[in-house]
Order: sequence, then structure tokens, then C-alpha cells
Amino acid sequence: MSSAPDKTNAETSAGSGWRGSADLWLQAAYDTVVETGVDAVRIQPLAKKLKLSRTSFYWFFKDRDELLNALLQKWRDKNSGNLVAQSQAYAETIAEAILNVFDCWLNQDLFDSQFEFAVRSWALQSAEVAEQIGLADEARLEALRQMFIRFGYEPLKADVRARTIYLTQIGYISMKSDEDISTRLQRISDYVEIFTGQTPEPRELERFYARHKQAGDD
Amino acid sequence: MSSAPDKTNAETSAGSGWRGSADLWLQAAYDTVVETGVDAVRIQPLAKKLKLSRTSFYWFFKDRDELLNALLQKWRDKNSGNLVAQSQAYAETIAEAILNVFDCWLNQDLFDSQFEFAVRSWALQSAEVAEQIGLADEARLEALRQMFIRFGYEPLKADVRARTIYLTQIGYISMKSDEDISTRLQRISDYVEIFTGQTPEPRELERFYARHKQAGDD
DNA sequence: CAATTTATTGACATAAATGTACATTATGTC
DNA sequence: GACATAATGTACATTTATGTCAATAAATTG
Repeated sequence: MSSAPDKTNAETSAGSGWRGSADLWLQAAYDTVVETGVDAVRIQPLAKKLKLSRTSFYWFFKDRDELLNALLQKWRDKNSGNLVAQSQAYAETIAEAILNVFDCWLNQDLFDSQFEFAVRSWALQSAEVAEQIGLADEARLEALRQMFIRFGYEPLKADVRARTIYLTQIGYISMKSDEDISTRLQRISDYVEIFTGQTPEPRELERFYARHKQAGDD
Repeated sequence: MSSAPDKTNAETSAGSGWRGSADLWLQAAYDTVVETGVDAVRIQPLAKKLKLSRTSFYWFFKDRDELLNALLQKWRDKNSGNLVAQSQAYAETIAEAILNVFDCWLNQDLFDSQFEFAVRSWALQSAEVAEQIGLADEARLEALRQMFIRFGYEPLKADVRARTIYLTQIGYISMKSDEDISTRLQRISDYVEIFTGQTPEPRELERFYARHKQAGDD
């Protein structure tokens, strides 16, 4: 806690002439965890990748553990917030509401699936991470459940439907399906039907397609 | 390949006076992978657990890699076969067919969820494992798709429904939900309804409940 | 019980990673 | 340009794992 110098000055990560920075190490850690898993997040290999001396790492972080905590924080910031927000977004019908949630699955900026998978795998070897995931799952499921309740589903039915929609996505992530967006878009209508029990309106789908046809989404 | 002695004699794993055996090491490896992930599957800790000398491991396996291969083989044998079989089992209605598949999710002997999760996490750091999982997913999805087609769903609809049912379960695994069987049984009827689009007959559910009320299932 | 196969062990030789101490260099500021 | 601070690098001490070898012990078989 007290051994690493303060990193409170804001310009550390910016274009100051220095080669390294806390952010640089964190970014490398992120790349690695997403690609290969937590166990591959080790100072020595990271240093090699960054072409920095291994020990200069300790100027920014007390030890490997502190880096890992920063990584977990990064996950919390990104993935849990947006999903809850999307399920609370304004919608006229349940179909539209679900399509709002689907935005997360198609837009990397809203939900980082690879990161999500890596963190879930990480939980296997860290009780703390497992607990964080438990909390995240709970919050996300609750938001989805409320969404269905808002549209008149009775609590128990809302619960199962919330689970189905969430579990399907978590499953999707685990399958690392490499379909392109257009293939996925084709199935959207059917998914909406399964998840809501009713057919979506064409104009609802159109609005959704329009959102995701533009570039820069993936 | 040629440095480890043949282990073709069958009684190796039985109660022969020897302390160790290939099976014993494999079992310890299984316990560890399921509990903590592949990276924790290391000879030294395993030896400690088994109270054997670390080096005696090399009598049964060439190296760590060979142990890992055996572990992957074990996964293939167990999980992929049963799921495909259950989705091909005899059923009068689609609801009954789905309940057959649900057997896998409630009976550890048919499908080992923890093992499944551990192997999926493992894929993050092994291209070979990733490939095996891809093949397994394909085969399982195809079996489920055929199940829906058998009951008159049109191919594209069958495809999405097959995905939903499979992805939901893979998601479930990743959530490591610790609900007891009775809680899960409560939701079964609703899940069937969501997955098929129609309500299951009471007698179909009764038959299913009867199967899972007996002890020894979990 | 002697011979043989099967298994176990401790002693090496390496490798890859961790974290600390201290000297050194680069950067921006006064 | 001197100065403090921020960052880097080298050397060291330690830990944890890997795999090979030769000596030995325990079971099985004849």
C-alpha cells in the first residue's frame, strides 16, 4: 500500500516523454488476460512485450497482486454498468427493451465479451474474483428481471425470462462464436420472439438494424 | 512417446499393492482442474497431495503434457457423448424431448458441468483445447437442432431454439449457480415453455420430476 | 527364494518467475 | 544549467516448478 509512490498526477499516462506508465502496464495486462488468461499476466513476459526492464514495473505497482486488482477494477467499471443501464433504457414495448439490451452484445464499447470470459475463468482460482462475479450476476439479473416486470410479466415468469436472456449471452461468450454481425443480426428477430413470447414489430427491428449497420460498432 | 513404459496391463488402477498409478495421478489432476483450473495442475503440488515423490509421476506419464492430454480425453469421453444421446432419446412431444435433455443438467453422471467450465477456461491458453471445444459445440448443437426438426420446427427456427437451449446451459455453468435441485425444478416448466413456445403437459412434467426426486442424482 | 517387473525415491541440473537494493539516466522546472 | 523527481536498469537472493539419472524397494512370477 505505502511502498509504491503516488501516481496521482494526471499526466502520467499522457504523452510525457517517459516510456512506461501505470496505464501502459495495465493495458498490456489487459491484452494478455483477454488473449491467454490471468496466469499469463506475469511481470517478466509483460516487460518483454513492452521492451522495458522487468523491475521498472515496481515503480508503478507494489506487486503483481496490485496489478491484478487494477485489472479487476477495470472489468467492473466497463461491463457491469452498461448492461444495467441498457436494461433500464426507455422503451415502448418489451421487444424494444430487449433490443436495447442486445445492443450490449453487438457493441464492444458497451460490453467486452472477451474480457468477461477471461474474468469468469479467473474466478476459478480466486475466491475474491468469484465473489465479484457473483455480485455482478446478481445485479445484472435483477435489472433484467425488473425490465420484464415493468412490462407486466408476473415476478416468477420475469425471473425465468431474465435468466434465459442473460444465460444465453453468457453462454454465447463462452462459445466464442466467430459469426459476423450480419449472421447474428439474422437471428435477432427469432431471439426476441423466444425471449418475450411474442413477435417483434418490423419497425422495432428496423430501428435496431439501423443502429448496428453503421461502421465502428465492432 | 517411447520413454514411458507401457501401461497396458489392466490391473494398474485396481487394488494392487502399489501406491501410485496412472489413474491416481489423473484423478488428482481432475480434482485440481475442476477446483482451480489447468494452471494449478502441476506435478509438484499433485505429488504433495498424493503424498508421493514428485518424480514417481514420470513412471506413468512422459511429462506434464501427457497428463493434460489424458485429462482432455477424459472430458471428451464424458460430456459430449451423453448430451448427444439424450437429445436423440425417444420422446412423444418436443416438451418431453427437451426434458430428456434437461436430465443432463440435473444429473452429474450425464454431464459434468464443473469439468466443462474448467475445460472451456483452459481453451484460453491452448489452441488445441479450443479446437476440441469447437468440435464439441458443433456436434451438440447439431444434435439439438435435429431434435427440433424432428418435431416439425422449420430449420431456421430449429437452429435458434437449439442455440437458446444450449447457450442457456453453458451460461448456467459459467454462473456456477448453487441453487439446490428443488429450486431448479421449480423453473423447469417455464424453461420448457420458453424453449418450445408451448406449455408442457402435466404428466410430462410428473415423469420428469419422478426421475429426479430420487437420491443420488447430485 | 530368486529373478523380474513395477514403482518409488533423492540427488542433480535448469528454467522462469518474484521482489529488493542500489546505481544510473532521463525529464521538466526554477 | 542545476535540481529534484520520475523512470529505468543491473545485480542479487529466493521460490517454485521442470525433467533426468541412478540407486533402491516392493510386488509378482516362476
